[in-house]
Amino acid sequence: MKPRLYLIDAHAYLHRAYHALPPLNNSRGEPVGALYGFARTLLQLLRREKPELVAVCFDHPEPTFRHKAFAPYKATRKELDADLVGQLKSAAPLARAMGLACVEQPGYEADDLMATLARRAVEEGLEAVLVTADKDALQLVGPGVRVLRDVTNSVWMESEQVEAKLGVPPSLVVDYLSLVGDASDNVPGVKGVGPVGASKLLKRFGGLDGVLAAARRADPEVPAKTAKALLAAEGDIPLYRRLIALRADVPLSLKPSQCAPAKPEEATLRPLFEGLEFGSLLKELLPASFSAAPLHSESAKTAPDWKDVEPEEWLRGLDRSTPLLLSCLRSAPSLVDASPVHLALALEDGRSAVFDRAACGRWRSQLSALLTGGALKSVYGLKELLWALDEVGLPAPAPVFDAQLARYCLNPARPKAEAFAGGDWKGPLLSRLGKAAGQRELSQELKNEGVLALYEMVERPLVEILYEMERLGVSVDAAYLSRLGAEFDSELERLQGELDGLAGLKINVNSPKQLAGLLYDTLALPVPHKTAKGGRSTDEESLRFLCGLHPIPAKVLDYRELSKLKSTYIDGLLSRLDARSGRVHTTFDQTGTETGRLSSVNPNLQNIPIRSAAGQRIRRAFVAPPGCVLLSADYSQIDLRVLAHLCGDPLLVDSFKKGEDIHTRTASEVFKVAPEAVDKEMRRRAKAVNFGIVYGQTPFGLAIELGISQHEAAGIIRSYFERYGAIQRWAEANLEEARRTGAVRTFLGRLRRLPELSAQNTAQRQAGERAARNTPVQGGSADVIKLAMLKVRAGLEGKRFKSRLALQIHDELLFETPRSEVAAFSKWVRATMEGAVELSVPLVVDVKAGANWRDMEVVAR
DNA sequence: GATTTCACG
DNA sequence: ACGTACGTGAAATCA
Repeated sequence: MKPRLYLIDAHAYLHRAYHALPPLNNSRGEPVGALYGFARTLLQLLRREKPELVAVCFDHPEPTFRHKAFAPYKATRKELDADLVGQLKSAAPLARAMGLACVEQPGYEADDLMATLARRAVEEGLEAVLVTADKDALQLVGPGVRVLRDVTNSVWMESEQVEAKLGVPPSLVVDYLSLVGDASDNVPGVKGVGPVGASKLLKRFGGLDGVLAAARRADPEVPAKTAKALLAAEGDIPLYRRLIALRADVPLSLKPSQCAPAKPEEATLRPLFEGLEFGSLLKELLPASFSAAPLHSESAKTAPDWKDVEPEEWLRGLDRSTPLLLSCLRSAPSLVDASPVHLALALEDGRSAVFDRAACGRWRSQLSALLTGGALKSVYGLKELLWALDEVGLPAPAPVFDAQLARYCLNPARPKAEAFAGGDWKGPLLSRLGKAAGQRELSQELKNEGVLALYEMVERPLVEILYEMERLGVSVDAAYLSRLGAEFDSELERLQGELDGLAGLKINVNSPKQLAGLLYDTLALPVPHKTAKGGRSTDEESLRFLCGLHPIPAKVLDYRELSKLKSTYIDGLLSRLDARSGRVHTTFDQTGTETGRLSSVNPNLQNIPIRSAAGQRIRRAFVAPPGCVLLSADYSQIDLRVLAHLCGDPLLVDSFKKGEDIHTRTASEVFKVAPEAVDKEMRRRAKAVNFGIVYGQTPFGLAIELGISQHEAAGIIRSYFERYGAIQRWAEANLEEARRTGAVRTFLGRLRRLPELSAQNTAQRQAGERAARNTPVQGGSADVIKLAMLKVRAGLEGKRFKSRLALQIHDELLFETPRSEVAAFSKWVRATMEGAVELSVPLVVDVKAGANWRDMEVVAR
């Protein structure tokens, strides 16, 4: 891996901080907001990117060659506020105190220094990263040079992204901006030529010189008006190009190798930061926190020593404005029984009180006032608390900090299970109370790790939506399901009898061990493959292989299918049915996956059968209540669309923009035939490749999936990447980034740490590499649908819709919709979901509705 | 409690 | 030489 030189446009970040943040002064009244934002950005960059080399580039106050060449250059910029000017002077000393190399040069702008250093970096075999949101910098993108447009959200620009954004490759960016102009620098450009026209002409004629030549000879592809404007501006164009082109030849003495960040010296750092009153930043900067940054909040923080107080006394001694800790204990969510409920409340000093159901009733008005009063309530697992509070008739708390969600955002890996002391309810109750503590530290850490917005704007507001969904549940036709169960049972008995007859002895087909004994010992069939633990597998794939050799395996497959459906779905669902309402209520686990997806438990309503005919009969049991339909809105090809957005692959992006059948297009590209010539088999193979691509598929895996040779599979994969090269380049860059930072992120900044990328064990490490590839895609899709849920929920009331969100199944939302509003609601929900977020490819949502979850018909567009 | 299998996206 | 497509949850068997 090549070391990277990060080049930072200091003034851009100072300006941004100054204008984006509310005016911030220290206690002596000196403005420090821009410096604070600037320091934060630097710190975030150091933490997130862990750069080997950094240079912070500054504009020099003297006029540059550009001002001399063109008087109006930057003339439209407002005079800088005195408050900002004062801070600019301190920026370089501040960056230096943080251990970073700073550079400026009279007569040049920061951009030119960045161009120069980037060129040198590449010459020395390094990579350069331009940290700036300025369009000018895009001209420098190329081999070894990338732009990091947004540190917080990890927005990277390579050639594909430049082309996607401006419509021209980096080599034409100077020409493009010369034509279009740059308002912020007051470069006028050619009047009457806009972004679309500019990119079209430049690509057609290979560059601005070509375009001008075409205009001169009145080429029919240049509209007459445009040609006239071009010729009128022809004399000025060389000037515009000089203004926009960055100079990569600034005489600088700084070498990339001199840019390694130094460990900040406490002696310099402390007085400077204390003067600015950046206490929190100082703490983060001091050496210890620079190392691999383990999550101190994970391990440290022993639970406070609780001082248990009687409810009455506790309530009496309360200051109503101080933050509270809150926890609950309650058996599994159920609308049936009045399970025991205990609430624990505490102050941060450890004074705590426990309220049982009776005490909750007795102190209802005091507790209600506390819950809805302005003080912050910290909890560990808000959704469960909402259930408990509702059960004892107390209102939902606000404002709430959920430490469980915060921790999940910081590290979605499953926390190690911990044993509770003692078997009673008090241990867990107080243990959770302890986990709710540390709001300040967790908030700071959310900010440091760039996941504060994810927490505040996505995960935290989602809690109430999931709670509503759990409460609503979905209606299940129990009588139908029971009949189906009886039918499956008699069929299972019949199959069991046939198997006994064929085998000549009785075995328990549900026992893989007994079945393996029958197949591989008694019948002496060959063993198709082994289980993970080295045993002889009897899984579906093995049985399919054995079908040609003996009649038993096929019967076992039939038996297995029905047995699975009966036990997991028919019996499983019936046992979880709320007898009074006839509905089942799942629990959504918002912290249960490492990718950002939800999971669904007790029962799992995210894996209701659909693929087999027998499975569809199960799905038929999910019904709409009278007067309603079930309405399903699902994203089409969400994973591939997210991938297209991430890698910007021109072919993939093009297919989605044109609304093509993606698998047919892929088949046409990979097998090099016209789309009309793609047959079923080609499309099937292309579909498998498209699926596999997101997972880091190997020729081995594809060969098995398609039942072809590994050699053939390797050929298909090679051909795929020849056509879709940007995907491969993205995957490589993504992996490199993952190795460097030990983590991957989705486009919303969702984080997944992948320590296994540095595992010694090859298999473990490779599994980590596939997870690194898959997570930005799967997690990105999870981001999309979560955003959609927020927008849909927010819109339901304002639009007066009575539809209710019941389930989320990763790329699908299932609603209960009154028949009267099906047409209007489906139209609205489609638009809302398709507009959940703007990616570089369109999102497409299909809407279906029907009386049950099986018999659904497309709702017309 | 580990193992195997299989339901879904 | 080794393993070999991502992410989940539930049920049954067996030690």
